[in-house]
Amino acid sequence: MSSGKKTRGRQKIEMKKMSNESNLQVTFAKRRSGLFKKASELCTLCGAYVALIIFSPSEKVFSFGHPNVETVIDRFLSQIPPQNDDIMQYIEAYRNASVRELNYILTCMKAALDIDKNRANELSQLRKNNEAHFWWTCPFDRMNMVQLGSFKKALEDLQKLVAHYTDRVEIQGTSTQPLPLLVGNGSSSNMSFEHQPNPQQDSIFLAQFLQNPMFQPLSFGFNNMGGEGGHGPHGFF
Amino acid sequence: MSSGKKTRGRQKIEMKKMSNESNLQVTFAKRRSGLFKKASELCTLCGAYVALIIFSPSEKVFSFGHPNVETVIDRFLSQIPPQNDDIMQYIEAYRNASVRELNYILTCMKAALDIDKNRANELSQLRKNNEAHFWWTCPFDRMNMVQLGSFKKALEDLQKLVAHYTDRVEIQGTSTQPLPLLVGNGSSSNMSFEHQPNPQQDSIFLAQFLQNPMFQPLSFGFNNMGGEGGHGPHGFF
DNA sequence: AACTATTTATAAGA
DNA sequence: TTCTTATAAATAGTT
Repeated sequence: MSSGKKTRGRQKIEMKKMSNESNLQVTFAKRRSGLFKKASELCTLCGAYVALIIFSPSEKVFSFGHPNVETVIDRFLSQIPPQNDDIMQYIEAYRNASVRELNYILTCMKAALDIDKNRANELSQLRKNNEAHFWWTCPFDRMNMVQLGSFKKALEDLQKLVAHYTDRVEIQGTSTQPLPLLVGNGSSSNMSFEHQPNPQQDSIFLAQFLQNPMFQPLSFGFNNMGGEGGHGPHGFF
Repeated sequence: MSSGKKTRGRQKIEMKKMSNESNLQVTFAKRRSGLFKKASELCTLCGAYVALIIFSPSEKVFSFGHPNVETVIDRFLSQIPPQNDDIMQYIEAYRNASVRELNYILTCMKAALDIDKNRANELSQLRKNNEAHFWWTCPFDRMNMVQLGSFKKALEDLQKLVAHYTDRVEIQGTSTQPLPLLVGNGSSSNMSFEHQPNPQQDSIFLAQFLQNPMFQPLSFGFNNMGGEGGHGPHGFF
């Protein structure tokens, strides 16, 4: 007998990135499995809706959702007033405008999309040049990159179409250059979780857009944290 | 001394929805907190990317994300070939077409959106009338309801615009009625996770769309499960 | 993949 | 609520 125990049992580990690669691998598998189990139990026990997405360091994706991932994601994204309507607002605002104006707005939208795509890289630089950030650029945050790309392409095509018929109608204007004012954006969703009431629900014209610096530039930290940190509203239920 | 212990300590509980409401409430809070901690630890320890969204039974939302929720969601949604490009494809296909044809395609797109919005309700009925399902209706699954609504509105506005200028050019056609063929859709994302190579990456014309019943109608069950069930690919890392 | 010996999480009770 | 306590579960290191 003596003191000889078979193993040292579970040992406390330091909460930092594991250095041993193979160790990390099995720990990832174990803990991922545990996490899914806990998530599932939370659904069963409390009737919660849950979406859990995990990307392993090697890019594999694992997901769990109740009732399913997409539903929860949609609901989550809808929480934040996506105001995707702004895309519509652009168009609606110019519904009765001339073709030249439509062409102009399409150019603006494309510019906004371009900026949005590169926000991560350009943000700090842009902020130096322009402190104003406009709430209406936020909606693009709600589209993923693929959607952005597609939408931009669609806009380009639309613009060509418009230009095409504009030529026929012979009221083509000259405003094809990008709008210089369209710089900066709301950064990665700088909206708090408490559904900001849409400040301009109705049709808005571009001039108004440009004078509506609605949100704090670069205010992070709402319902999700970058890594560790607090989570969720303060109410517990 | 005697047997008197202060508490019975942690007790095993049955894995089913808790009946006692106040009990459920504290359990939810505790387990939610535990889940977030575990998720966070997985990130720290293994460098995984994680998104976790929880809706309490009372509709409150809690979320965690590393590096942040949106990034992980976007990456997740991009896994499935969103082919949102199809919106663009519609337009591109008709880039050089007449106004009447554009008007026609806009009508079709709106119809597709309408159908998509009501898919859950109408699906079974539609299937009886029409067994063909078209792969290109899937992309709309990747937009959430808010986006769908906005996009549809945008399309309506576009159509009015087109009609407006069409009148001027005086080549307005008569095809304003919805396309009867445009019924049914791919249901809620009936795509497996193994990135189906885009079968028609290039411009496709409507006639081709209509003859491309690409996916199985109503095949569920890929990387997420409705409640309990297996999760993720089979590889462990 | 299993197996312990521990650490952690948490159901009840205060 | 928040804290305590005893026990159930998860899991780090081994085999």
